[in-house]
Amino acid sequence: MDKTYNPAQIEQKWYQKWEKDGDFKPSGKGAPYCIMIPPPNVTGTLHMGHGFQQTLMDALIRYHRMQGHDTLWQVGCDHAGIATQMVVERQLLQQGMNRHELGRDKFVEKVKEWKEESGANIMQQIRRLGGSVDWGRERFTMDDEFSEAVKHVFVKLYDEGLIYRGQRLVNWDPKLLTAISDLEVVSKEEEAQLWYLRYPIINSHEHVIVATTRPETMLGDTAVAVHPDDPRYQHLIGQYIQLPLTDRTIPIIADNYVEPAFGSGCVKITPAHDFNDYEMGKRHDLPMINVLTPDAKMNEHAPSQYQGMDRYDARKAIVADFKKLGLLEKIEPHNMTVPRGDRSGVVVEPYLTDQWFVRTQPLAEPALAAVKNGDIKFIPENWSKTYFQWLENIEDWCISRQLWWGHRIPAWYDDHGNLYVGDDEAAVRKKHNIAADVPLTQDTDVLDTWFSSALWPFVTLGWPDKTPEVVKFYPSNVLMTGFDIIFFWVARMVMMGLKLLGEVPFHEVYITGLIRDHEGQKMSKSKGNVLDPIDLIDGIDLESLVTKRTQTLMQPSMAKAVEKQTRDQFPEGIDSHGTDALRFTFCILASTGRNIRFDVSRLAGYRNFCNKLWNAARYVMMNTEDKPLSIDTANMQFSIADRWIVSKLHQTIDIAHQHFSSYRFDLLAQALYEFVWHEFCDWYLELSKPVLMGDSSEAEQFGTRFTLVSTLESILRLLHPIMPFITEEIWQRVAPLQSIKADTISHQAYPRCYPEKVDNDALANIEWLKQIIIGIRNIRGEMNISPAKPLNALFHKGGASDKQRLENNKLFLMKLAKLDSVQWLEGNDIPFSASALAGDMEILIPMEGLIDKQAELSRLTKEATKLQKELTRVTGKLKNPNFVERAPTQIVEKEKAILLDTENAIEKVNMQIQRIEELS
RNA sequence: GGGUGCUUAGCUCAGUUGGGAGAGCGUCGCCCUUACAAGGCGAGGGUCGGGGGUUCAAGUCCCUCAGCACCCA
Repeated sequence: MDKTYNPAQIEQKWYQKWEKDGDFKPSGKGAPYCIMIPPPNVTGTLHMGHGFQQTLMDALIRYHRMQGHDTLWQVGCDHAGIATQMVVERQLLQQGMNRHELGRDKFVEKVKEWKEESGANIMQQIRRLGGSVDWGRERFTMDDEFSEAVKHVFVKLYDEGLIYRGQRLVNWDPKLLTAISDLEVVSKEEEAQLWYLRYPIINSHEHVIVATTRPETMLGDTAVAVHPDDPRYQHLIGQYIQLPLTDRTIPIIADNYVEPAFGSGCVKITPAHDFNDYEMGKRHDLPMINVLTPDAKMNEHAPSQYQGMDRYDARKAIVADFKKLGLLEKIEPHNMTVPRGDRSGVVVEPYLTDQWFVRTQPLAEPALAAVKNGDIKFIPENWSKTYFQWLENIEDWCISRQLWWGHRIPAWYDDHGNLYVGDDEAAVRKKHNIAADVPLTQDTDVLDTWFSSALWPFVTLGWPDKTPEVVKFYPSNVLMTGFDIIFFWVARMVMMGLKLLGEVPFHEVYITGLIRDHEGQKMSKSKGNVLDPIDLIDGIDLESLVTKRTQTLMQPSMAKAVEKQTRDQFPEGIDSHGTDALRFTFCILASTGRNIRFDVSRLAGYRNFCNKLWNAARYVMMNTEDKPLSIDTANMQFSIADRWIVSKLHQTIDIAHQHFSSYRFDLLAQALYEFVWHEFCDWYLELSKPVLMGDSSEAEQFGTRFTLVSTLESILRLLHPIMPFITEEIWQRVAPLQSIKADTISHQAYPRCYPEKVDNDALANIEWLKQIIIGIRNIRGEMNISPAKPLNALFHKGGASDKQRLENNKLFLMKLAKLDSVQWLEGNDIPFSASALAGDMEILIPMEGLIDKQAELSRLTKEATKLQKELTRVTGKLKNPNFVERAPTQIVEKEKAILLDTENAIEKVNMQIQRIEELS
């Protein structure tokens, strides 16, 4: 084995073998266990969030596979309508073309070509992350089978009245020229202005003043509203206004919705361009006048001088005209919430169009019930509140998009505008008895991407056919995703699953935190702070990283700042860490919080852990390979250290299972790290040396070699779900020493805890031993005694059990504390010594020629202070009669024992201080 | 405005039903000791955001104040 661990040499090799051997396919045996991958957007690349979630999913999948379950991890991509169409349109633009020149069919062909390339890239990244997905079942949401299922669902829901078409005010993206759903609108506070406009009242010298953030929409005003109880305007209710710049008159109405304190207390009402006004318009039966074109220019309903003007140009013109007419009262600065499209970034218009909707109320109720009655459990549980809140206030879902890339809506119109819905044109004609010569045209809209994503958990298994996979793997066990996706996807899958299959799509929803950068900022291309998981695995030089981060910026003006920030943070670029280290880092960061800061220094620490494991394996191999290994445990004698590490191993195994079942990957990784590094490497490997390198009997050496190999082999299986590559590589070398031969560790059993393997006597002995070794090391450290210098130790005042334990562990003690001799000291004739305590026993290191007196005195004084503090705490507690009477007896007993120990220790330390002082 | 979180060592975070404050990284000192310098050994560092309450006992439960973050409208 190489002296240092080199992930680049081993990872790809193993992945190729696993894939070639079909190791990730369901075994067909055991209880089914299934996870559906949240399908990444086909156009994207995997980001840190994907890497994080996929690591956790893969850990679960590998764990369950090793537990003998029939395990399916379903993989695939989402077609991501708007995002993908935008990418391809941008490419066309670079070639000086647009999609309209190309035509719909050819454009869709182009998108499909791009999908092949981009999708393959993502799937390659999943491989690099070590994801054990079933490649034989890869799916794409635009596959033919998927399209068939989507149509089937659309028709079914339409026939049941759960899908309808209607003219409604929707969020309209004037750049992408499509409707978008509420969830695709991002509202943020921005600096804006409030314009106060004077509207003259007919047959009066009076006017009202309306305050508005959008003066250009006044051309579509159909009323002015005041609060019915507002004393200032009582006399105006029912009057009419001559709407400036137009020839229309509009009424003054009263409505509770008006906030009297806002602006002037008079609000212009534009039902076709504002959601609140729309509702008020319906309440008061107001006309709806749309004054905008789809790309947000003034349309034919505006006076001719404004027609064709962009909305913001029209705003300026209209404000100027008001001013000219003396109708502009004032302008105030004003912060308002501005809605922007999450993809395009432009200000979204509430816009009146014909769209398709899903009636969500009947679907939401069972979806709520499923979580309330425990069919679905959120982890952490608190997220169910978010889920409830959204479903309880759900609006109908606008599912049509004016795009070309997506599932085309299966609806046809005849020349009279009659609507027919069916699987295809032929089916529609048959169903509605439409003659072949009657022309029908299909609706040009496509469906919201999330409509098909909502069907992912069952369509990927072959639904609507009742395939064996549907029967076996639906519902899946757990869904793993970020909290930002609860509305978009989780809730919709639950609604669709319950509606179409009558069963929830998964029993548990594990909500992960969001990966942020080391400063807690959200990682985004536009900020230039993204990390690519592959770069963390392979490493990347500084120049390439700078280029990568500055090229993808939305605002090129930020390039300088991003470059500086990158050079400051990664002056040497990013080192290679390997997949296993990255995966381990993701796991140990996966605590219950909602934000996770990712710091590369953390990653480096866990790469070191990989190296530690590697070298521990190297040590085990060096001491066992080519050496006789007994298979027959009858020929072996196990040392206390052997029995200790086996005890610790089984305690760790138990903990590992617990943490898997509660999804505490952080605690799992922490426990394994602790065991491997601080118990197996720091202590057990050291404890094995005196046995293997000394003159222990053959049976003892057999026992220790066996324990070394078997414990390491268990460690590899324990770690495999988190670190698949390094464990496979080492396991292939180590397992044969245990007479185990198999193609892969990934199908070996996950270690099982046998409580009878926990040997309390061995645990107590090694605790005792460690205490003494640490005491002596502490003296060396504090006294600046070289670790190379052998010492003589004197034991004083020990009891029978100390003597027994010393006898048991002498070999270990001599070697690990680097002692020349150990001697029992009887009587009170004590040489000039530094001292440490192990229970009642004093450990004395004679200081002659070694130790500075003052240094030892200050060390002991420090110790005495610590003990005194503890004494104060304990006596305070025990003096309190309420504590002694009311606390549980075992707690009181515990404190009493501590009191005794502490008093004892103080006495001994003080005596030692006194001795040293007397010696001067 | 409604809701959900967070505040523990210099930094990032654990701390499960209330019972002797922890880890990783960083810092300081010593050491190239025959698996590992991507290492070993040792050390220092916290009035658990402030205040109040319940309790024999509060980082943990309740109230309140402050600061931060996110979601919905």
